Amino acid sequence: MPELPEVETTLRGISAHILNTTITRVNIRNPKLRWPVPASLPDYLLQSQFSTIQRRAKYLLLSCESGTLIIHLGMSGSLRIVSVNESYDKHEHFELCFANGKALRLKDPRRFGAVLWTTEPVTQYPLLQHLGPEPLSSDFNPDYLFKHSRARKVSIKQFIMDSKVVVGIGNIYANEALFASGINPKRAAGRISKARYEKLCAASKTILRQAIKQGGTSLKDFTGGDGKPGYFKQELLVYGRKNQPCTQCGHNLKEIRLNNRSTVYCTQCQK
DNA sequence: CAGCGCCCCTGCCCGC
DNA sequence: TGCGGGCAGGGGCGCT
Repeated sequence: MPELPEVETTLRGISAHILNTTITRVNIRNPKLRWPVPASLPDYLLQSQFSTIQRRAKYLLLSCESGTLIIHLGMSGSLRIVSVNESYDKHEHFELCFANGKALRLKDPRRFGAVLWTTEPVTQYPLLQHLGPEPLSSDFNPDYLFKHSRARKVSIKQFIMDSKVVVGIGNIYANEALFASGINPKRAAGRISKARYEKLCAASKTILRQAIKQGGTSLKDFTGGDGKPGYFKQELLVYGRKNQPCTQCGHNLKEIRLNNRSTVYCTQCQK
């Protein structure tokens, strides 16, 4: 669920509720996430307030005076705002309660997500310091892609899903962006022309912007509990459409595994 | 360093 | 209807 647009929407959705209100409780209901949730979190967080909440890649960064809480949603994580006395869902593993009567809850059935703490500037935190540019920033541009791909033999799909190259392009968007730009996902990144990188770059930005625009709807579905943003599926032209006709040429779409991830494309339209 | 496979974990869907 | 196998939107890590 948490594609970059949903992380962005989550950020926008939670901020107003939990900024500048005192943290009154820290409940680590199950510390076993991707990495153990630090048991010392209450020492840092209790009685302090978040002054800023930002996103870098798919990491949410909640900063207070003493440091920054880092939250990643992994494959199945979601955050929601509830009243402090609301009963828990089965997989709500982490909770912060606030003086304004609200609570922030992390629900994550697969527990691939993470809740971490750093006192360093976030740009120096190990998990964040080698990340590539944000896909919607001007640093992500055709020249950058062309230059950094020259010696690379990996497939273009793996290349754009590599967070050292660019962050936030997950499996769905990689499939969609490659279809939109007519590039075969298997093609070596180093053997793609500047002109084609121009198309790919523009398509990636357009698709991500479009999805962010619809993120509100997605979040509503999401907090509603079923976790399947139905509106979103309608926009997908290749992902999840194996053996269905290409919207461009009618030829049936093909599915392969690339880097052990589902990869769907049109053998006629993507060369 | 580049590239690749593995793995963390639960839920769900499919075929038998 | 029960059960086993495979697969899922992420991404760090360890090995070659």
